[in-house]
Amino acid sequence: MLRLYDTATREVRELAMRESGVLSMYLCGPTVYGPPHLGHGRATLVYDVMRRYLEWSGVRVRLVSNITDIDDKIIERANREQRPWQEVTHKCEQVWFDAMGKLGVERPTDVPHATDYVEQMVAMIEQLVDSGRAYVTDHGVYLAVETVADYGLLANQRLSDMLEGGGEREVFGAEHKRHPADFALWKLSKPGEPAWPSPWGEGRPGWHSECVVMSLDLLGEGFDLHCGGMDLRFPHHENERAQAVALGKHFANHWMHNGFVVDAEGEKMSKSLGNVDNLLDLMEHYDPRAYRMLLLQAHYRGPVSVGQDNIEAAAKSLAGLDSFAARAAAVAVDPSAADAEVLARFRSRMDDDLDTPAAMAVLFDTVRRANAAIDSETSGTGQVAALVNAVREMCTAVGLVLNAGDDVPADAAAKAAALDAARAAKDFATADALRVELQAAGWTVETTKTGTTLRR
RNA sequence: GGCGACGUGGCCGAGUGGCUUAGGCAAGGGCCUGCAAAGCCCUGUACCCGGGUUCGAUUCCCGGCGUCGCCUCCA
Repeated sequence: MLRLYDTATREVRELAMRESGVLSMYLCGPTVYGPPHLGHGRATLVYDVMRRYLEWSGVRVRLVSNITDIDDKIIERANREQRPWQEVTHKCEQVWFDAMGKLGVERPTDVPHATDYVEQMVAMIEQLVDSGRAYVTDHGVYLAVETVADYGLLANQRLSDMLEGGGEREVFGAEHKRHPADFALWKLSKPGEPAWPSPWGEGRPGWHSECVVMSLDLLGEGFDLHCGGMDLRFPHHENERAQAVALGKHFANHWMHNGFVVDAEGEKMSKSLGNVDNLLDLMEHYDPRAYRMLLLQAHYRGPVSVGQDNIEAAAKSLAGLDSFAARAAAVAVDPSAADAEVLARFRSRMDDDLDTPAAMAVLFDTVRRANAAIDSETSGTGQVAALVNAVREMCTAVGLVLNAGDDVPADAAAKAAALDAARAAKDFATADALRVELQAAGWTVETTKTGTTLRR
């Protein structure tokens, strides 16, 4: 059983499932106003690994991840570029899922859009106003945070402490709010801005109201897991939770937050720093699998620096796995033959708060043993098949797709055959020439006793 | 000012009260190979500083120093 760190209780505890064998999880999705950055890639990969691992373990995962398609930044961009905001959101969403596809991130089971839920949000806000938990001003509707008993649970701070420092930070809308920490549930719109009707006037919902409504609508009260990046812990998740509590509803049972992508100096890489190589750039320059590999070799809660050295090291380790996949291609695929001891070790690492670096150590160790077994040709014992299939299982479990180098076009295959023929005839000059030619065409050429194999 | 995370060998990065030489990348030596590649075997450099607890601490406690994050844009 998977044990996971829970931000709310600050301990590693079992990830309980409301319905046995089915995990309901909610991941805060992107606000679609620009290209995805490295941090988006990390978050989605972390949860993709977890999802695949659970599914591999026999758990059915229902993953709901929204698209925030109403937001001040979307409006800003639309105005700046003088085009309809819907055009911005549609385009960005398309780019988003295209990038996710390249990363090998499975599409969520549900992708609710904030704009499809405005009526329900209005209904929820009405309830909060009626029950005295929220109040109306001439700028919008705010939640009265002081009415929520344990506000600050996820931030692990008391309201009074949060306010104390804050330093010279500007408190948005301070002049309209009863308490500086109160947050907007509904923002009245200015002329020309996207607007929906409400009892308080035309406007749009606040960010924090979107996710509560959508998660509760699709997953219901007391769903299993709510996740997202560390920075969503406060205020976003805190405020989502505050609304649910104010409504008297059970919200998420477990909270999970992933660490940041940082630069070489250890500083958070986010769009506000303006130093981002975005995710699209990264995937243009490197095998997208290398990013997954890199993240697998770090713990999800810690910071990860993403730089040329790192990503290249990850790509090289991946090359070793590909080469293994190629030489093991002849071994029949048979999950039931996978080495049980290896898989048990792998599981115990993964179940321990998703210790993927340790799990990868098991993977690499198994690859080494399998290579050694293939070298010594003791395949008659079933050892090779057991280890090879264990490797395949582990790769499946974390979403690593190995490149065994099939689909070699006919002309390249012919050259490889000619190379083998030349070697057999001890015409090494010709063989070397062919090898150079193939390498120049971008192939990784491996000449073995059993013949030449080609991989991209 | 409040809350929190972290400081491990050339680099990345887990982990543990006394043998995990974790693992990956890089480096050196060897085997294999016509030569390579791939693979296998072997090798080295670690746990920020100062106290304390302990038979023993990189691992626990206290104090420093340093880096980073959050405290209503943010994965």
